[in-house]
Amino acid sequence: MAPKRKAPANVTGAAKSGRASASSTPGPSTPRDIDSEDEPDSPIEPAEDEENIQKAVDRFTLAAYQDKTRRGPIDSASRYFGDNGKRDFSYLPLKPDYKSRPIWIDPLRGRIILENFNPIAEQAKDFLITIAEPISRPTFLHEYSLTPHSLYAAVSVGLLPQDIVNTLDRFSKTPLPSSIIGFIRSCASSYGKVKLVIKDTKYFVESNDPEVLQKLLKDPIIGPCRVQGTDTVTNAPSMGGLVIPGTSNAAGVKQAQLQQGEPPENAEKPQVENPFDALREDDDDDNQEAVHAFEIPDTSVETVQKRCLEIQFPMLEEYDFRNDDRNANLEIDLRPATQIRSYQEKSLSKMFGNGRAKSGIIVLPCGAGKTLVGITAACTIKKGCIVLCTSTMSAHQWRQEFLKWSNIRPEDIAVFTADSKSKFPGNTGIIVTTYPMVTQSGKRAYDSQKMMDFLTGREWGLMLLDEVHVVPAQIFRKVSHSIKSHAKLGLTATLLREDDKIQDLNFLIGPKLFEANWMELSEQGHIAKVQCAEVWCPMTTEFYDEYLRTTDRSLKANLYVMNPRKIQACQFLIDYHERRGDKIIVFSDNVYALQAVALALNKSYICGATGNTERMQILDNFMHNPAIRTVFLSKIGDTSLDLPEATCLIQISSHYGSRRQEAQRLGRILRAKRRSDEGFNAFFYSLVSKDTAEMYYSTKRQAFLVDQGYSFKVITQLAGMEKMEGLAYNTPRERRELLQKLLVDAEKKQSELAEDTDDLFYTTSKKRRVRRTAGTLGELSGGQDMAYVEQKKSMNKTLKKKPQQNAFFKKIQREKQRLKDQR
DNA sequence: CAGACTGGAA
DNA sequence: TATATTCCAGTCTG
Repeated sequence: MAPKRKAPANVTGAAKSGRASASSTPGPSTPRDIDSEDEPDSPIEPAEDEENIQKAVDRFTLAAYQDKTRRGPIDSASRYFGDNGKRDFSYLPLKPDYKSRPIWIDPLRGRIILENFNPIAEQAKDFLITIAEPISRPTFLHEYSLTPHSLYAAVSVGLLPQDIVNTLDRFSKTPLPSSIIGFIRSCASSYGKVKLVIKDTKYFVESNDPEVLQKLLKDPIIGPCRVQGTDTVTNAPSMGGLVIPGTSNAAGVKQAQLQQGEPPENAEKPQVENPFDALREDDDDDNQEAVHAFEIPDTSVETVQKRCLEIQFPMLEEYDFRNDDRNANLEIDLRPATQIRSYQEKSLSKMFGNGRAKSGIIVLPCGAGKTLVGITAACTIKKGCIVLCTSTMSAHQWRQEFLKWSNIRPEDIAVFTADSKSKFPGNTGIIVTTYPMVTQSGKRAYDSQKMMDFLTGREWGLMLLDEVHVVPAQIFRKVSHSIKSHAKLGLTATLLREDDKIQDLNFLIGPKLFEANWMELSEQGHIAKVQCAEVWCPMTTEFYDEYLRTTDRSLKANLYVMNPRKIQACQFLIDYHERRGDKIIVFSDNVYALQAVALALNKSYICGATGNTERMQILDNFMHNPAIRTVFLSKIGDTSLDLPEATCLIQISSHYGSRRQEAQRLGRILRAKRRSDEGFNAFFYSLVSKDTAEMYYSTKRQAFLVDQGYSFKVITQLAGMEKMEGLAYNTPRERRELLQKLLVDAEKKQSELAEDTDDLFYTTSKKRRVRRTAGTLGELSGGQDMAYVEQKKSMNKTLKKKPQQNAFFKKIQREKQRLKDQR
């Protein structure tokens, strides 16, 4: 899997081009003839947006490239090529009919650029998604990457290397570079030769080809990992057809099929080929061949897998579950009424594309039904299954979902968390647990340890990893091997981390099998349509002076987060959307600002320190009380809370350049209940203080969403804001007082810190204490400003005393009670 | 069983 | 560019 593009990379595509002009980003425009007569290297005038885009597109045509290079190496576009012109491909000859072909291929990096406005772009997309990974998909140009794993995936659904080469060549504007042909051939030949299999809870490296195995054993890293005297030779099993449940008409098979061998001119009638035909032939071969294997210990699995990838023999984990009679079958099926959506089908057909279960990762946006994909996979495999999630909350949710979508018996699915340690009664079943629970090192509660022994001591058919992007974290990565499962399926909405560990998922779990295009899903109405906007708020002079003056980072941060103009913009937007009938979430990473702004605007807020009962009161009011339309959340809201009511989101402070956070927050409103209403739009605002570090981070943060095809409008002026009544901090005096408060508080924190470092021995414990108590609002306001102390008790406390617990919580409570009674 | 403490993620 | 802060889950304790 190729790494996600690093955040600061220049943002390609037309979506961002409106940014500099501070006007709104234009919508899609009708593609015109790309070979326009315009002088290609004339400087782009800030003219009509549509024209701008057209010119931007023109600049990327090969004709434009060639014009430029003829005039000499130095021109206005050279910097786009990078690497000292190594990425200037104007030397590639064009096919005569290149205009009707939609793609270019970078012969050096295997990057494929697709003209999304080309008439046959749709066909090309279907093909590209099968053989390559999507990197960036803004409105006009899409970027894909050919990787070893993506090619293997293509081969395993029955495409032959020659088919791939031919089809690519058909779509390409230039003759296919020989480097690419070579790459495809070499991948196809060395891939799928080595497999990692589990037998009797032990790991084996397996291959049909004894020579390959010998090669591995001679490797200085892999060789020593072999457990001596464990080499085996067996016969390979055979296989037949497979149908994924919940799909209409064996759609899993249909989806894996590709149009082949058709020139683009008459591609309306794609030639259909059943990938299973090819596979069955393979199988006959398998039966005549012996399978050779040697054992490796659990602890070496990661090392060996990593090494194999490096030496071009990626170890694949494929589970031939239908021929596994060692492990008991689990009685589970989707409920008959359940119909899965086309993209869910598509992703599953990639997993089961060759009749076996391939390990890998499926990327679907929040609210697009990741859970159902996981459940369907479990129903297909019908073996013992372990589900890992990030919090106990979602562990219980997973169980509920399983009961809702499948006919599994309630006693066969157990939750393993700190306060629920039951097992299933039969000899197979499903266990739902959390990552911390299975990675806990050191001392453990007695029954937790027993449970762990149970989990590690048996074979699982399928391991479902929810929020799989957390797995590469140092502590979590070992779960993937300590618990032995034949197949692993990772699910996530955002396959992103700001470090480079994300690539490790390739050998920890498997390759990325499928990534949905957010824009496509929202066009089809599966997730809400979202308008994204970035609101630029100027700093007030007093705040900006102080911002430039101070060296205290946290004060600096407080200054730009609490910029009065920003608070006003926030107030204005809340007011505007409350009138429209939206339910609004305001996110602030900075708890200090969260509390202060929530109080200033008289809204309720939830952060980590908020007690559980108070939390539920607030959430319940937000969901059911029409008078409460706005709630402020700290980053607790990024993951743990599910608020389907919300339709508008305002972000006033965020965690540096975390693209994941941005995407996750946007995801909060994708499942909006009203999404299918005609013309419904959800809103996502990001408030940014102008001329501060926030601007830099904000661009970084948006990179992922831009890759997904979202465009951010830039708003510099909120119409009618000045006229709004009761605007907070509207007088210079109020603003000065706010500034004073910030300064006093920062100083206070400084002196506390200094005090702390005085006594070396108690530093840590004291710091913790300070951390817990500091930041409450009594201190924050310093007590001088009575208005704040007064308001402190306002919204959070005035909500209804007796919360009407929501049904889900009640269910969990009852569940807990029941378990206790049993014991 | 509430609350302190710990360790680890982002 | 590395850090600081927030949050979570688990275990121990009175």
